[in-house]
Amino acid sequence: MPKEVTLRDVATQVGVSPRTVSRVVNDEGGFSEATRQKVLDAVEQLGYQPNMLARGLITRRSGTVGLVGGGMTDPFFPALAERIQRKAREAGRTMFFASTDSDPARQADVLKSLWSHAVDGVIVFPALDTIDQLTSYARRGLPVVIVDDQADAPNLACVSFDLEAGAAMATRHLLDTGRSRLGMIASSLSPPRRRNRERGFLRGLRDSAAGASPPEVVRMLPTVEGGETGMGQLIDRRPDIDGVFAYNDLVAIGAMRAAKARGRRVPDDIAVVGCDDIDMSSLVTPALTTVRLDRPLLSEEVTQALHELIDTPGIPRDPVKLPVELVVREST
Amino acid sequence: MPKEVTLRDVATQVGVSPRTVSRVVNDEGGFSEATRQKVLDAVEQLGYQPNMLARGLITRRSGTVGLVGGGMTDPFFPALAERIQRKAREAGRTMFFASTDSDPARQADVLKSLWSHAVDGVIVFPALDTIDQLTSYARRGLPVVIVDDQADAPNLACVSFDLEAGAAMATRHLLDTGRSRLGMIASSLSPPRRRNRERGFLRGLRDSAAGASPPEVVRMLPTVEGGETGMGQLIDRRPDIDGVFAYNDLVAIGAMRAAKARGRRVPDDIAVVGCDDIDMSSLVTPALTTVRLDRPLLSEEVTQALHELIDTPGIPRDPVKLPVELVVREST
DNA sequence: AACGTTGGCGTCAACGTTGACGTAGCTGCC
DNA sequence: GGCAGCTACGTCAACGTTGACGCCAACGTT
Repeated sequence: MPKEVTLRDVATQVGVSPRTVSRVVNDEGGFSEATRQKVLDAVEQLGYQPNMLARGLITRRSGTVGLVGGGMTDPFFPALAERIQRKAREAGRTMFFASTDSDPARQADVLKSLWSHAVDGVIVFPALDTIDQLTSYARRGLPVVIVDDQADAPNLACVSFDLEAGAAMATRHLLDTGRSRLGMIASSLSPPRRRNRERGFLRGLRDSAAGASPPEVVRMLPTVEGGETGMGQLIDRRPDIDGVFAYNDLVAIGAMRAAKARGRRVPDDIAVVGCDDIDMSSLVTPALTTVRLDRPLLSEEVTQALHELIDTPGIPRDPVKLPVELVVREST
Repeated sequence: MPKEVTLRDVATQVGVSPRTVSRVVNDEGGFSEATRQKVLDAVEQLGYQPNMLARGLITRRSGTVGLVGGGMTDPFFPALAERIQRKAREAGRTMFFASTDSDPARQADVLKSLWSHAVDGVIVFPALDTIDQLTSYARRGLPVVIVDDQADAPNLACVSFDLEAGAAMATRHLLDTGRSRLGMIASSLSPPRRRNRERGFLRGLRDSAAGASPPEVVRMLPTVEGGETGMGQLIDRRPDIDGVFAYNDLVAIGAMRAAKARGRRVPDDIAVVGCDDIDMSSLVTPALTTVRLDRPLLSEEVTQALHELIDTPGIPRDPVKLPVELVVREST
């Protein structure tokens, strides 16, 4: 690098002290209008850019936030990441992005390096059983927002979708449209306490007055392939199955493929409901009925929570549970 | 924040100078095995993490790289971003992510803030007509890798796919499978010099001995909706059209939808070839024949180019043009 | 015994910025 | 005229780390 332009360069050009330039740049007040103009002119002319490292070193605000997610393979995530990044930029912060592959050890690494870089806060889609890891960072003073509903600590906020309600809605929709022999393809990655969708599915069945037969539940990896396998198993176990709620849209798409491969028509023979409402869901045939998770809303909430935590540290924040919505398309 | 653990804390605990701790932590040599052990123990016990801001301030290496892309809405990008991030992490760097919405002004903002944060280098999917902007940063000493094939400057590397060859392959495939009345849905965002796919399409037609009729080309936004509109226009202009090459897979998927909506069967009445090979392409019906861009390869090449530029600045690098591959599925 | 070399450490300054504090000059008031 | 209060700066130190350099003891060489 040739050399960076520093406060001192601007200062000598204008004929004031670096401190004064700093005051102008940060608009702290304590300078005359004339100086302000001269300084800003020089800043422009020299192309001065404040060095965030130096600034962060002393103010303990680096102007960065971290986004830590499981990965981009689930199409639900990218659009979210972009929105969050945009909002961070609007708030004058730059975003670090790091994926963990849903591996607790990697998540630990990632958080370590973000901490090293003195991020002002992090938004985390937690890997399994890492709540302790995260609360520990929160206690050390790092503002943490997690997309989950289980944690409670100072400096930490929880934002999540009401997936249980969503699953119940999906299930009731299946029942209301005349299906009575239901199954669910759940995720094999969810530990018992986190099985909101399964709970919702069962609750939806219980709440219904109609006498649906006892449901089948299989657990698969939440991927297209998992959905295919899962649907296969469901059909094997219960050949007369006529409605399936899938863990997410990828699983649902896989399930529809498997159903077709076995000669069952969707939705005539069997109805499928997904969850997430990824872009693909409206494009497949038949278009997928699904529980929509409002990504703009989620990004809004997490960034707001994070910025509040950053601005007023230590303030406890109530967990936020976001509503979801059923989008009925052609698969039911 | 309660307080960070610094070199000094470790030093006083061990009973050496901070400089020695620094030497051990960075494995510079110049210390005894005994000291090394004591220092590492203390580091572990106190949970010391080096402060990258301070380190970067003096070494002029922040340990960060920036990834600047148009946005996550095109599903081609996210998987790439994740891979690049992973490779950056393997090289000990943390990744900033920023999207520009393909807006030159935003891209300028983004680069400014990355520069402020003293990134060690950036990987950019350039917005339109921003080559000058980027070469200017490269000349200022910032290692820049762009996914493009037009630029040439010190400190700057170009990596891109051979889209022209890919488009020619797709076109020849259409001709070879008996289609002769072809059309293309190109991108309205590509300025003339960047229309590699269009050039390849026309070249593929010229190269063919068979007497195909003159092609139709329409330009649309490279989205599903653009593909729908584009296919509509192509059919209107030339009702006997029997083969279409689309700018990318999203466009191709839109085109297939529009074809079906007009009662044309794919591939029986009209064949469609896309470009990119996004995940969705193998899942739609009919599964899309497409030009596969090898994302693992691209991420490998751009990160390697970047790290070379960072490690040996000023070295000129020849532009890299990556091969592509035709994946034949059901839509042709 | 005198001398160079090396290993193992410490000291000091600097990176670019801001927090804390000082001060010169002016204004207004009694 | 004396003094308080304000404005518009400047000075100095500090943030946590590393580069440059220096020092001392131990060792090997002649």
